[in-house]
Amino acid sequence: MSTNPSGPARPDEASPAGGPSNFVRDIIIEDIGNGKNGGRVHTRFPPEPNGYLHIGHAKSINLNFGLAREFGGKCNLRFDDTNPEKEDIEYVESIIEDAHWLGGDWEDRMFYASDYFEQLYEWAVKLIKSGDAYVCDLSAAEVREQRGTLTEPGQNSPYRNRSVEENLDLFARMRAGEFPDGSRTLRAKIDMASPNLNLRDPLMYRILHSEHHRTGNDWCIYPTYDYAHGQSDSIEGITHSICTLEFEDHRPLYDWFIEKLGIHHPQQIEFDRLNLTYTLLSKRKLLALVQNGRVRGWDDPRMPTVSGLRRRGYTPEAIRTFCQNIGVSKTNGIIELSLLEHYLREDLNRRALRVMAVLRPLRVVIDNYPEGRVEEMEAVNNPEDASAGTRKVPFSKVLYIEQDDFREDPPKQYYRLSPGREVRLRYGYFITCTGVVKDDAGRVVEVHCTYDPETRGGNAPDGRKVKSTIHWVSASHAVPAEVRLYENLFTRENPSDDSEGKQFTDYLNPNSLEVLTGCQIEPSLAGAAVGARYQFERLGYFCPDLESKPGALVFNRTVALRDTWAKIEKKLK
RNA sequence: UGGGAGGUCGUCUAAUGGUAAGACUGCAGACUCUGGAUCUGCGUAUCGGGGUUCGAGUCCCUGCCUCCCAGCCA
Repeated sequence: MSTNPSGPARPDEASPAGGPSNFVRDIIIEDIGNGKNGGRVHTRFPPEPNGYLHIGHAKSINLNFGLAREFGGKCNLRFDDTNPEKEDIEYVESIIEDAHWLGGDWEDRMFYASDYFEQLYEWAVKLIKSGDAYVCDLSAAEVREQRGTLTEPGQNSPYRNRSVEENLDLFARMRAGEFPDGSRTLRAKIDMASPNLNLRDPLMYRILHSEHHRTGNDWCIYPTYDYAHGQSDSIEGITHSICTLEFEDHRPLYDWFIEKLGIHHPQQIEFDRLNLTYTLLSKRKLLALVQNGRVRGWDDPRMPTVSGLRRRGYTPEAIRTFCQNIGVSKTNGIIELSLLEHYLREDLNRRALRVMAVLRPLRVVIDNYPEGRVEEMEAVNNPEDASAGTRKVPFSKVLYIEQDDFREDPPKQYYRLSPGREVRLRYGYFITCTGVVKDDAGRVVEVHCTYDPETRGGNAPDGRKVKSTIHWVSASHAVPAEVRLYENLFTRENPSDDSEGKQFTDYLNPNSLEVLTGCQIEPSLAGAAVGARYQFERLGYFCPDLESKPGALVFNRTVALRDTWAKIEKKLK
């Protein structure tokens, strides 16, 4: 068979094995049909441990592990750790944690390119012997000069025709540490006139007296990524080497090494890397944000890193659904952040427990409610999930409501509380505003109301309706909390756009973090633990931050609820 | 400018020579004890110009535009 047995599948249309259709998947289906690799599917996720994983890597993880899962194959985790100067064990550990969290399962197949250093060295010797590689004494600057340009060919290195014996001797001495950093390199002898710059005698090894996080000081020469990557895939028996578009030009080089060496030839397939509006997805730039203190770390909830998203309250399921639905292609595009947020809300709406929390408290006194009386009102935990049950919320004479839910002088279409108006307190009573108390500056600091005892639980026996239902907490029962609200880290859809002579730091959003203290939260959340996810009714989805502890609660707003009123209000202005 | 890869609603993805479809966004409405959720309605999109064909987003020619490549980074 050469086509999808179920016919062309749509993103939402699961195949028998459950995978969304895309061109990479189609190639694999065809390969299986042709008996290529004996029908075997083996992919890999190959990060360099020089930074934290971000949502773009999640796309790759989902693709590679998802394809392996769908076709009964395997997917390895391999660290491409060929540059000891930028890599660190901290990154290795975070990548393992994040890839696992996203659902990656590599069983016992966690590898490192550094596992292959000896093999790679032997292969380099083999290429020297076959006259396909040579030691070059040119400096970095000289190599650059002689490489030519996009339109002009390069020049052959004066060291290009050294004898095999001399090359062998020099290369062995490079390894032995006889030469200083940068003094010599091992280069593949291909074609200095190739229109593909990657084929102009590319470097295979450079001298780097640098301690490696795994091999320590065993080596002072390190293979370049271009020399190591393809062979590492080959060693692992990878059938489909899925990578991003910028490596398209490197494929001929990888093929050249594989063919000269006569080893297993994985098929490289390139796809478009993820771009998201208002988001930076470059490890280099994210590192800069961390190092310059523009965020609080790699796991700052404003960061698009997996650890940042996790801390922010994203679920792996939401991220996976997003990855499955954005598709995989070769088009250079930019996905709207709202799509990610859509899948986030969709997931959280299903699973988050509803609670009441008041972020900016306004004191409400119910004048006709008995002093000292406390009622336990029954509240639904999750209208989307009956099995989540109900809970009791204490109600008393003095409450807090949201400052936004009261207007002394309400605009048109505003139908929350205002003088003379009746609203419903969620799961409580109908209340009517009878007056306000102001401070010296004229600000409303307290609202007085009366309640209708007949409306207990929120329904009027006479059938009368109210326009609005607002949330509340009992002042004497509520627990205080700090709440952190987030906005996009950048003010531009594409913060990498430097066309106006600006750089990404110029587009940092000064309001990306707003810390609210003195928030009042219903008492059932007093023991809220990290990992729990809540919907603060009418406000959004929230989760306890890593720094939260009983007695000193801290919540992150994961994402706000869709806010129709905010839109109306915006239009009114 | 050399090479490589792309160009379908605002965004992303489908349509594999035979009715250009879906999701998100936006707008309008219904419903609602969350202005949430849900539901309904609303789409002048095939980069341009030629050609082949009964029929072209798809094939051919040509032009235009975008992205990637001149690290001893990956």
